[in-house]
Amino acid sequence: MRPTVHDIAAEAGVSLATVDRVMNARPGVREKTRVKVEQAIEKLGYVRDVAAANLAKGRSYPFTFILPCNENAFMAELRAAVIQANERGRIERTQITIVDVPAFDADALSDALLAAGETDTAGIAVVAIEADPVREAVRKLTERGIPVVTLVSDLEDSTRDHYAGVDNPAAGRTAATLLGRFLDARNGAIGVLAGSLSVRDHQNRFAGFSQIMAAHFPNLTILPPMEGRDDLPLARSLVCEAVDTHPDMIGLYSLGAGNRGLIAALEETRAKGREIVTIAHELSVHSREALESGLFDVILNQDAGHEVRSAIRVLKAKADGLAVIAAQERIRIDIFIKDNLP
Amino acid sequence: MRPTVHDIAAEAGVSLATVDRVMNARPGVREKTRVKVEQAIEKLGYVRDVAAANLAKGRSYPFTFILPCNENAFMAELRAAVIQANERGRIERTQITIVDVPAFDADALSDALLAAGETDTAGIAVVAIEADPVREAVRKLTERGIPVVTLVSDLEDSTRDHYAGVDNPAAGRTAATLLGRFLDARNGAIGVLAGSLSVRDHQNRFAGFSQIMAAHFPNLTILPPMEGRDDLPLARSLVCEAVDTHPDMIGLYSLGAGNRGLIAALEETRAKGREIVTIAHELSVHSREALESGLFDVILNQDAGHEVRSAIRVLKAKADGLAVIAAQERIRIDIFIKDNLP
DNA sequence: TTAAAAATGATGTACGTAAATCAAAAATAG
DNA sequence: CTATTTTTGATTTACGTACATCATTTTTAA
Repeated sequence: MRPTVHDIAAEAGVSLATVDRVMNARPGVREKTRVKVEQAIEKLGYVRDVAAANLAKGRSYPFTFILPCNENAFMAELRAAVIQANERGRIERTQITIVDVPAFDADALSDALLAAGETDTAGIAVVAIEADPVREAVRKLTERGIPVVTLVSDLEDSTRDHYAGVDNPAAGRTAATLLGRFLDARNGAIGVLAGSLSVRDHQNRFAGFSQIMAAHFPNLTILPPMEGRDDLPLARSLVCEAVDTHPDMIGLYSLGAGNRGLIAALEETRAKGREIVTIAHELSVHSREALESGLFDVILNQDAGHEVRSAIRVLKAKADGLAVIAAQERIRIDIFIKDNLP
Repeated sequence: MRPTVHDIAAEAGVSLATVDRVMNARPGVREKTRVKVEQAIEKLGYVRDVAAANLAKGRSYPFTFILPCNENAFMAELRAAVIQANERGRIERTQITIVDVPAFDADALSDALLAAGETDTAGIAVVAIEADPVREAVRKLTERGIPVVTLVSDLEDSTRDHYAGVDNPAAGRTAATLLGRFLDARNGAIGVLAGSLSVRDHQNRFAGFSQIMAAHFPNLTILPPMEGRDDLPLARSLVCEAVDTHPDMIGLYSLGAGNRGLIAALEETRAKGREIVTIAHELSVHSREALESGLFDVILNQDAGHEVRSAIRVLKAKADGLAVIAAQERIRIDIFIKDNLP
C-alpha cells in the first residue's frame, strides 16, 4: 500500500496538521520540524495523490484557446482536438473556452488576447501571428502572471512561456533531404508552394528547405516560391503554370496547407503524362488520398492532438508554478509515405 | 459546475441510494425508476468523476508484464518504459509486476503465463512467442476471465484480447519503398539482416519488404536473408562477408535489433570507400549516432513507451469490462531520418 | 521571570463517489 | 386483506487530501 499523509505524520512524529503545513508550504513550521517531515516523505517514498488533492481543492483550470477561423483542414482538426480535450478534460478539471479571431489579423488577435486576460482564465494558448501589437499583448498578460503558450505558430522575441509546435526549419530540412534523395542524381528544378511567406512557419520551413538543398543537392535548383494563400483556384493555377513554364521541374515542396488546389493541379499534370515528386504538409482526408494514389510522395505532419494536449499540460504546469520537462513536450515531425499511414 | 450524483438524484426525484444502485448496476431497482435516473443522467450530461470514484473504491489494478531477458537496446527501453509506467501508475492505481523469462523459450514462457495466472492479477501483458504451449496457456487464462494483451510481438490464432504493437508487414513495406526510392533507378543487390527468421515479427517484416520489392523495384534483387541472432560479432562478420561477396550490393535492410554489429560492419565498409544505403529498426543511442553520421539512412521505430501505455490502457479497459477504441490504440511506425530526429 | 510570539496539535468539514446498513414504503402473492 | 417480497429512502463511513479553527505547548523577547 502506498503511504498517505497519516503515515508521514506517524513516521515524522508530528501531527497531521504539521505535515499539511509542510506539504503546502504554509507558514508556522520550524526549520527542524520541516526537515523531519521532508525526511519522512523521502524515506517512505510518499507521492501526493493528485486526484485526491484536486478533489479536495475543488480546483479547476479555466483555459482560453484563441484560434483563427481558418477554413483549412488542419485548423479544423486543431479545433476538433481542442473540443475533444475539453470534453475529456472534465476529469482533469480543465475547462477550455475557445475564442475565434479572423485569420491573419494581428490587431484582432491582440484585442482578443487582452480581452481573454480580463476573463477568469488560468492560462491562454494562442496560434500566434508575428506582429508587435501581439507581442505587446502577450507581454501585458505574462506580466500579470497569466501563462501564455503559443500553439502551432510561435511568436519570436516575446515573453510567451512556451511554444507547442514543431520545429519548422527542421521540417523544411526533412522535406529537402527526402526530395533530394528520391530524385537521387537527377538534374532539374524544384517548385515551392507556400500559403503566404509573410507567415513565420512558412518562412522557417522554406529557410530549412533551401539550406539543405543548397548544401547537398546542387543538381536541383529551387524555383521562386509561389504563394497560394490557402486559395484553391489560385494554388491550382500557380502550380499548373509553373509546371508548364518549367519543363525541367521534377519536384515540388508544398509547405502550406492549401492541398486541394495543389492536388487538382497534380492531377492535370499527371493527365499530361508528367509526374512530379511532391512533398506536402499535414495529413487530412484529401492529402491522404493523394498519398495513396501516388500524387503525393511524402506527407509531413504535425499531430494537432499532441500539440493541444502538450499545450494544456504546459499551461497546467505553469498555472501550478511547476517546471516543464522540455524533452517531453517536444512535438515530433511525422513522416508519412503510403506504407506507414496510420 | 458539472453535475454530481446529488444533482442526478434531485433531477430524477429519487434518493442518492437509488442513483448509486443504477450507476453501479446493483440489484433492487424497478425498470421504471432505472429509466428515470438514466434520463436525468442524460439530461444533465452527468459524467462520473473517475478520480473520485477510484478514490472511493480504493480499487487498484495489479497487472503482470512478462518480458524476455533480451539484452538488446529495444528490450531495455521497453523494460524501462514499463518501470516508468509503474512509477507514474501510482496515480492511476495501477501496479505492475515484471516477470522475466529466458528469451526465445516457449516452454518457459507458457509456464510463466500460467504462474502469473495463479497470482492476484487483473491482467497480463506478454511479449509473445509463436508456439502452441503459449497459445494453450493464453487460452486457459482468457477462459478464466484474465485479460491478456500481446506486446510488441503478437500471437496469431490465439484468444489474446489485444495486440499492442506495430503492423510488421507494413514496416517491411515501408522499408522497401524508402530503400527503392533512395536507390531510384540504380541496379543492384539488397542485403537483409534479421535477428532470427523463426521470430514472427521478423518474418512479417521480411514478407512485407519482399512483396514491395518484387512489385515495384525489379532493378533490385534481394539477397538471401542473414540471421544475426542479436549477436554482435556474428552480425558483423555476416554483413562484412556479404559486402565482399556481392560487389553489386548497394542497399541493406536490417529488420532486427542487432544494430551494433551492423554498425561496425558498415564502418569497415565505409573505410573501404563503399557506401551502402541502409535502413534499420529501433532508435537507440547507437542507431541514432549511425543515422547522424550517415551510416544509416533511415530508422524505423516503434515507440516502446506508447506500446506500454497502450497495453495498460487496454488491460484497464478489459478489467473494467469496457470497450477499446481500436483506432486510438494503433501503434504507429515512426520514420526517422537525420533531419527529424526527436 | 513573565509576557508575547511562534510553533504545533487536535479536530472538523469538504470534495464526489462507493458501499453498506436498516428502516420505510410500495408492489405482489396467497 | 394480510403476509411476503421487492423497491426505495435515509444515513453513515470511507477514500486521501486541503484548509480552517481553536487549543495548547514551546520558544523567544523584554
